[in-house]
Amino acid sequence: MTTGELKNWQSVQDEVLRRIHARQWKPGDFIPNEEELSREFGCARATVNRALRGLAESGLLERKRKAGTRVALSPVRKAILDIPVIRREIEGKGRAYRYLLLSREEAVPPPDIRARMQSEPGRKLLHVISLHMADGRPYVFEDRWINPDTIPEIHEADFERQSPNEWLVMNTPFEGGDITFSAISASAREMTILACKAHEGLFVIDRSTWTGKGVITSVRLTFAPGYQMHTDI
Amino acid sequence: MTTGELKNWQSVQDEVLRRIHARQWKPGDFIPNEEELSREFGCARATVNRALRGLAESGLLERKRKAGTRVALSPVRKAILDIPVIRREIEGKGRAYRYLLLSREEAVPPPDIRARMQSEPGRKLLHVISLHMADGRPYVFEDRWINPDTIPEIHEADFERQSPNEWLVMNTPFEGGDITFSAISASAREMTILACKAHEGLFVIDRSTWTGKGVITSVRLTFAPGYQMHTDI
DNA sequence: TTGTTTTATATGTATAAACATAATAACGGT
DNA sequence: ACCGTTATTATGTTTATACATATAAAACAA
Repeated sequence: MTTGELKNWQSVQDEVLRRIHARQWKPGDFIPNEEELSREFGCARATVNRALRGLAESGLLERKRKAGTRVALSPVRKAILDIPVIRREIEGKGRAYRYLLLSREEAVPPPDIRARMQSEPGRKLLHVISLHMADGRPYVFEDRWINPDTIPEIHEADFERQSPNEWLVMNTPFEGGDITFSAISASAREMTILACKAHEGLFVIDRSTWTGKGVITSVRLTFAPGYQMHTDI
Repeated sequence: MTTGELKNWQSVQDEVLRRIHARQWKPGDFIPNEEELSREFGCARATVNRALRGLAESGLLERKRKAGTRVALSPVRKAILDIPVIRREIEGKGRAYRYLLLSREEAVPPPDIRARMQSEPGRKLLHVISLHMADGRPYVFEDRWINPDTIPEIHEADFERQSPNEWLVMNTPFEGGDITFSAISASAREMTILACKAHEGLFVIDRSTWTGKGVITSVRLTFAPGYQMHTDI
């Protein structure tokens, strides 16, 4: 195994990956320290650091100061999901996008939404219900609550033309949020709107986003039957 | 706005984030180049580079050589999901883990599995069906096909004691794979095994993993009703 | 033995300087 | 106006050096 000269961080990373996959370095093993590796590969320590840092971020290596670097025993694999704007997701599949506003009103939210949005009891929020269609067929049903206090500009938004999903992404860079994925069984409401059979299994995404000023919006996306979310690892 | 001295990459990153959120730098805007920022913040260009690279990786900035750095117009948000070993996931919730092997046999896989595993027609694969339980109740049902050609050691594995999920994670560092999340409606089989009602919506993960030698395993995890996958963004 | 302090060490970060690379913008010829 | 060539420039990477920081391990004290 004459390694030759690995003078850039990517080739160092590849070589480290190769050794892990070849089980030359097994899970739990400590690998040589940065200084040794840099000597072996004929590059600077910073280059090795750059390579190993990436592998540590992806969970394949565990690094601790003074202790050293070891191959992760049970690597917690990280799957990275892209959360695009729904219009783009549909158009990206080469299907025709259409959007339908079903209702828009100010209303007092139910307790679970109120709690999630840290809104005061009795306070009205904006409630927007809409449907995204692909090739003329229901794709996903969007049930969204918006806190106007955190985005006063929302009143100027025209949800007949642009979905709240898209409007919010374009107009309010959020600071954080959380997503929950789950499955439900189609009730009468979903049956009607998504044009599916009773009790079909439906994929659901619940998402809340916030800025420093508070929770902006909380949305439930209920997808038509057959929806799949896919990613590589 | 006396920025003072931002001498480490994290504080530079925080300041850049602050400006984006404060809409001082709006989506689509070009931000000053690394050299200017390093002068403004009183640090080295490498430090600015480190800060901005991270933000570009997370999709908030778009960088191009010569062109410069701009705030992403429609930031494709990335949700990072941890895919832990099931035992750890359950124990991590403070619940008692139990595992049950339901069946283990060599069999010719159905066409969809055969295609996904790039296995030859008529070739037998190892088929293992098992159940993971939390606090004595069904948690997830594991239906797995394994290609013994890519892992001969599999024959020594004792799936009475350790789930294939865990055995594989511990014994075969894979190089890549793909995951699909979806929802199904409980059929008679799931009803029996997961002890749920007919037609309940169930969360499903399909995952295949491979190494240089080919596809190792393809698994369907069918979760008991109420399962949620959660992450922050 | 047990708990506390010191020391050694591997990773983590910051810096300046140099060169590499991609891609825009300017130029020049037809 | 069009097309190919050449500068210019912002990001990307590598290097050596220095210092910061966490922490395991050794030394020490109770």
